Amino acid sequence: MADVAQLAGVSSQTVSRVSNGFPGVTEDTRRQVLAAMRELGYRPNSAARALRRGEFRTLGVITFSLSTMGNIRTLEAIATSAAQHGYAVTLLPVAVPTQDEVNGAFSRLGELAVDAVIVIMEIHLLDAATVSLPPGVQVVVADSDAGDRYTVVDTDQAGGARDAVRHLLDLGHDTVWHLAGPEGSFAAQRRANAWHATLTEAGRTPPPPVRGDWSAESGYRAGLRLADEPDCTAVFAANDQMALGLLRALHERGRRVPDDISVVGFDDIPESASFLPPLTTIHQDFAEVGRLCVEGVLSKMRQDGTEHGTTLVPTRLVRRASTGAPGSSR
Amino acid sequence: MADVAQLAGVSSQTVSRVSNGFPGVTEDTRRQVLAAMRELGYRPNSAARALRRGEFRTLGVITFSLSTMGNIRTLEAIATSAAQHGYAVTLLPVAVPTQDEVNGAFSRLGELAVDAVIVIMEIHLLDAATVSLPPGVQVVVADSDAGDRYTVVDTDQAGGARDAVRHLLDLGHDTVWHLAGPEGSFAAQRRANAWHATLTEAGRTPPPPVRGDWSAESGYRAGLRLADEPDCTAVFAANDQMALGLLRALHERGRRVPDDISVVGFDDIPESASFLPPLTTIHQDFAEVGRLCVEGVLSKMRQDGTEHGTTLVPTRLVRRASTGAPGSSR
DNA sequence: CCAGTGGATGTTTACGTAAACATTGCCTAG
DNA sequence: CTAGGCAATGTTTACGTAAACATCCACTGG
Repeated sequence: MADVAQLAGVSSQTVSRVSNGFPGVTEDTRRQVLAAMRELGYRPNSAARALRRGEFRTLGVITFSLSTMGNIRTLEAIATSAAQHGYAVTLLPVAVPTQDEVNGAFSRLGELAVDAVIVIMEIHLLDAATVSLPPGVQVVVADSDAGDRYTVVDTDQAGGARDAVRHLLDLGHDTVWHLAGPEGSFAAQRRANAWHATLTEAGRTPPPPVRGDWSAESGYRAGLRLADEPDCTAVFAANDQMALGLLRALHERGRRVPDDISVVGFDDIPESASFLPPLTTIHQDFAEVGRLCVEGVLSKMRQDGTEHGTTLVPTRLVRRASTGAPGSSR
Repeated sequence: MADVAQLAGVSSQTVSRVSNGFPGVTEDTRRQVLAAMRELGYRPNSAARALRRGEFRTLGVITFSLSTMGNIRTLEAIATSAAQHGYAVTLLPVAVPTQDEVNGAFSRLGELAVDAVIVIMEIHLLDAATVSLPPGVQVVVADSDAGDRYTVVDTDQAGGARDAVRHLLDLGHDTVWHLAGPEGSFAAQRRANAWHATLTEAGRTPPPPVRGDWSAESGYRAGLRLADEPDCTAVFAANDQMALGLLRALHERGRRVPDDISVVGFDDIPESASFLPPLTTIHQDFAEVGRLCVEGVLSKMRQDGTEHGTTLVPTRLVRRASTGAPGSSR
């Protein structure tokens, strides 16, 4: 910086002002400084900057090994949104979702050059962590709502599930079967709860739910069972991949979709439009979730806010060919 | 740090020594300092550290919007491996693969707290960038080999394709058709080249390749065409998703796999084991690619090495039910 | 018994930046 | 014509750490 100042014939403070876009610098001076910067290839030293400013302009993101497409898309949106606000994103990988690993990530976090943290994981692991987070603000995108203790941004799982069930009921189906996600997942649990509640509210009897583990393979196995249920005309699968397996099983068993059985998925993964038939599903707006995480965490940093809350991102029913009225043997 | 020093009754330098695990500190003193650190909740300031040490202990990763599973898995491996070496990972998202975006990422990079950069993208965008990278070492995982100008780590695309073709020839097929990836991709190009070369070396006539765009949908369309080729008994698809679409098309047309047609994919995505039938495919070791990227970049930093080279990560043929001898009407 | 040696610890300093305060010089109002 | 004000720029200082150097002290060997 001193070199630039000398070359431009100004003080280093003026260089600093130019570099940070402060007002009160003549246009002439600014140009000279910029020219000198270019000539010397000057790059501000971000370590010194951070030291002086007391902030890193960096957000940390803790997430499980980028396993699910949802997490990945959210992370991507976080990175993009953070960049727009002039923030970088540092990744804190947690290899396996064990308590030890989470604790390890949290303690590493203490030494990390990070102003705030966004946690993408189920909240019970956060709660059970023995290592506390350093006093940096945090937003949690969790498969749970804990708006009383953390600031939460999440997809409106319940609303999406409700829309899926209502869509099928509106088409004339008597009831809706559910291909649920694994027991440990709060997202799966909330989708299942909303499915159950919506049916009950509509005066229908919920059939026993079938459980999968999110994988297409588990959906296939569940599908073989559902294909044998004579009065099953509509299924709400807790995610698109299980719906894929379900479709294959139904096809194998000669149950036509949607003529014999209607299927709705959840997530709207890119492939779902190419399923056979194209899948009606609940679209999740991961980009919006990521954006809100970043804005939430930044506003908390500014206001030093302590009150928490939950922001739900609405879903959208994407209607494709896998759903229709019952018994429509067109 | 000064507070800790005072509480422990030592100088701040001793605190520094303890905090960095330097020798020459009595066990007694060390314990006292550690106790004081705990009591005060001391966390070393990484900005000051970086300023003093002249390095950030952070790697930057430039990649396209985490679109493909391969990139994601590689990124994950990079993050994990970096963490093991005491390095953090900062993400530089490039929203769309245009030259402008890449230039933007590079210039942002200049101000970023990063010691080195790992670039996960096709090398021609790197070459065409008008903004040059600051003098930090770089490893490029590209859909191309450019070991003369950059240090490259990549999957052995050619070897994998060769194995796929040979596997089919060994089973007794006269020749192997190819469902290729999009023209713009060097990975697709190299797989196609190796397919062609392997057939030619074996004295076979390569049929005209069919092109897809990596998507299952494009594989399906290509599959409808291939199903009508009477002498097509073996297909090598350039990725698993296109193979999925291909399988569906063949099934629709009543061509049995593997009895009538054998299919080999590339990538070994998790779902491929659950395809109908389970897909024989070429497994890519993304974790190894990521690990080698990190180690490569770190060793270059240490040695200040300037010579480049290409490290190829071997693939592995995963044999499943989608391949068999031709005309095996078992 | 003392010089010499080496391990443990303390003191000084600089890393690059930006906030706070100081200075300069020009313009305007009385 | 001059005091006052303000915009543009310069000077000083501190941010938290760790390298380099300085000091202290206990122990060893002659």
